[in-house]
Amino acid sequence: MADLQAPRGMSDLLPEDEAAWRFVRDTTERVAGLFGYSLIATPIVEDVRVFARTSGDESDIVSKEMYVFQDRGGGELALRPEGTASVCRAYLEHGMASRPQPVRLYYFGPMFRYDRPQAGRYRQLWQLGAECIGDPSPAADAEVIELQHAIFRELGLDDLVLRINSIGTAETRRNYVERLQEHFHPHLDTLSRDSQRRFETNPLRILDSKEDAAHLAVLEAPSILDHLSAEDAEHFATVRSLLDTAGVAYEVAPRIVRGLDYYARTVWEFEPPSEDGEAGGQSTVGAGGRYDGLIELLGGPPTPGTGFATGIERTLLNMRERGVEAPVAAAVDVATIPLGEQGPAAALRLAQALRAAGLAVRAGAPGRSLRAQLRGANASGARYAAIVGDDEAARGVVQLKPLTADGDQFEVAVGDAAAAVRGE
RNA sequence: GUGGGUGUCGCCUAGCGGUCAAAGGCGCCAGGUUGUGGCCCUGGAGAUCGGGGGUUCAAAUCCCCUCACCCACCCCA
Repeated sequence: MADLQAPRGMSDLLPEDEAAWRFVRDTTERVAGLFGYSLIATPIVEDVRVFARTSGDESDIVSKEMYVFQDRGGGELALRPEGTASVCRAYLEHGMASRPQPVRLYYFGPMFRYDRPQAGRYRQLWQLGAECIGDPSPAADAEVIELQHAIFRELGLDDLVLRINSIGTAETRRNYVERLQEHFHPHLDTLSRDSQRRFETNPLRILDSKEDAAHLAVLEAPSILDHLSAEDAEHFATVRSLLDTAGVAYEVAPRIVRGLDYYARTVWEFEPPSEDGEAGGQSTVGAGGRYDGLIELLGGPPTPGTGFATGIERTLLNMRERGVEAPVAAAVDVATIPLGEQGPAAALRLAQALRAAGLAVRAGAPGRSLRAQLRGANASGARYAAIVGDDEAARGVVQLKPLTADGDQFEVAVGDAAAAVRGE
């Protein structure tokens, strides 16, 4: 065991993982493009206030999960714990309100949360996400949900369960929380310790408590859906009907709440079908919601927005469980095998010429035996070995040996090598 | 932050107080007559048994501490 390791809860992305990651990234780009979304990349660090003001000082993310540090200029920076606040900051900073609305953006990158690592939970986690900013209509919610759903589908995860809810606006939520507290107050001493704590900090959380899931008071708790304003209810109904039209299946789940304060109205989650999931309690693969007040919290004008984030490690985990195969990366076309005194220089020039012709070339290691180099070339999966020794160098030719297909080794002039490899 | 499990070469594993100055498989390196791969054969390198302390005549094997990883809670993607 090396004495230096990757930081706790963070891991290396190795060459053998590359195919699956590339599949997820390419699929995200492709599908987001089909929906008219453009890539945005923000810094992985931000002024702490970007998150403190938007997620809520009381939220777990801000109060205990953020990596915060002073930079040399004395400013307080934070490693981004999530993507939405940063994207909204960029929207404001670059005056995107003066572009055609809504502005549709997607992103792909690492987030950081100082949490205790666990199955499907890491301190550096990767997320892909999309934001649709500037459209208050239910159509925008339905669109981002459909986008998230389409990405999952294209990745072979068409059995994830979509659960949606409306948590109303801040005012309706405040009223509902009071109603909830009234409801739970008489049962306080029979609820779990965690729920007693939640009663003070975030009563909504009692509803999706694991410990108290079977508690009568939880089962009989008033539903937030009965406390929505007329506008909230209509918004939610329209979102549902649009999803029906789009053929996106969902369950209405009045219990789901989201961890961040800025959500309003529509919220949703994608989960694996098996309730007591494989990834333990960390089963949510993706989630999202509407955040109409967020940009105001950042100091901008009232601006509606809605979006989602998908956990890439959890997506990969689910793909692996379902045996989804990512397309394998193409192996190199040619492995050069330099021999003797003049071979290495000739092989170098050959590699340049082949690459200029668009062929992928793996350079051989001069000094190793022909046998050793052929073994290496074979293991690399290269289609051809290109043997260049003193004799070939002197005559301006190369021996091409098919490695993956049947056929005998043959000699071609260096200038004809690319065409020969292409099978012309 | 709380609880439980695990920690032997790059990977997987054997060993569970003395014959272990640690064994095997995979992988890696080199050979198997002069410049020819995949299979096979032979050889080689590579581990102070996570780290520290203790018990003992003797510890990879027992005890304590610590670190890391895994799992669960909290919370979240």
